[in-house]
Amino acid sequence: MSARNCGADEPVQQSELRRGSWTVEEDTMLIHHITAHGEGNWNSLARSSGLKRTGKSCRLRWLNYLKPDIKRGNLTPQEKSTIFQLHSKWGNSRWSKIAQQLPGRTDNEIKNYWRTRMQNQARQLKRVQSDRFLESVRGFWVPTTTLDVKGDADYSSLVSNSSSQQQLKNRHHHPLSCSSPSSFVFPREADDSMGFLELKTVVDSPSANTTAGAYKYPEFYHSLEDLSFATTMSAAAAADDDCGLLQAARDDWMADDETTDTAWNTDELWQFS
DNA sequence: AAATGAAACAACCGCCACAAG
DNA sequence: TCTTGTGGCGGTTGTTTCATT
Repeated sequence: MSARNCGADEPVQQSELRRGSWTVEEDTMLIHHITAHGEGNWNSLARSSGLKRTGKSCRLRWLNYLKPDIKRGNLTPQEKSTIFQLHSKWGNSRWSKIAQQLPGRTDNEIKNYWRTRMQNQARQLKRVQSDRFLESVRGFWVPTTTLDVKGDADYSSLVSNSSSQQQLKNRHHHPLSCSSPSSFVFPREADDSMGFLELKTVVDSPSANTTAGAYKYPEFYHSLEDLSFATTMSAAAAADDDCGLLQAARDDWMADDETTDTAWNTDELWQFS
């Protein structure tokens, strides 16, 4: 807590200030004091009540836990639906506003619920990504990149089925198609300095026949896990036509400036292992 | 029964806006 | 106008509880 908020003239020394979980005694003291004197003016309340807590801490404890009209227990499906609707309308920065629409629920509670929900979704998406996206990388990105290295003349020798060939042709019309035959360049939101993540091909054995360069696969995939468009990628990977949809997903990601707003925090989403 | 992971909950921090002196 | 105190908010982190293996 900032010195400004704590107040240098507080009778309770900083070192004496209690932190962490509230005891039953502290709760009782706070309730009694607010019952007798009302809420508000939290710093003086903290002082006069004898609690070794900051006014801010007292306020939070009262508003989020002790206030009589606080509703306990799980959110109802109706409440969850309301949260979802209002969140899609107002976004992350309006928890208090959302809470106003849900009597008895606090912004903190709603915020926690949403965060848990997003974490859960991120895990599920990542599971999907691990399985299906992996296949897609094997079946699409690796062969096409190999072709970039090897040269367009060998299209049909590497990919025999017609759908794959179509995908390859599509890729070559994609704005993100690499200009250099030895690298892909993906946008990466988290990288402020560059804005791009370059995934270079790695030639396994430079001394061998290097006309057919190949990715060192695990390294390649590890990098992919950083990509913030993985949400849309995963959605695509869950569908049948992985490769085609992967391209569409990549397009969407590029076109979607709101990516960071629709998730809790896209960086955060992918920190879970 | 123990270990592990996920979900829920509680609390704190930093920042900001506003009002009063 | 500037400073200070206060309240409020969103973001983050730590802890507890519950479920699954």
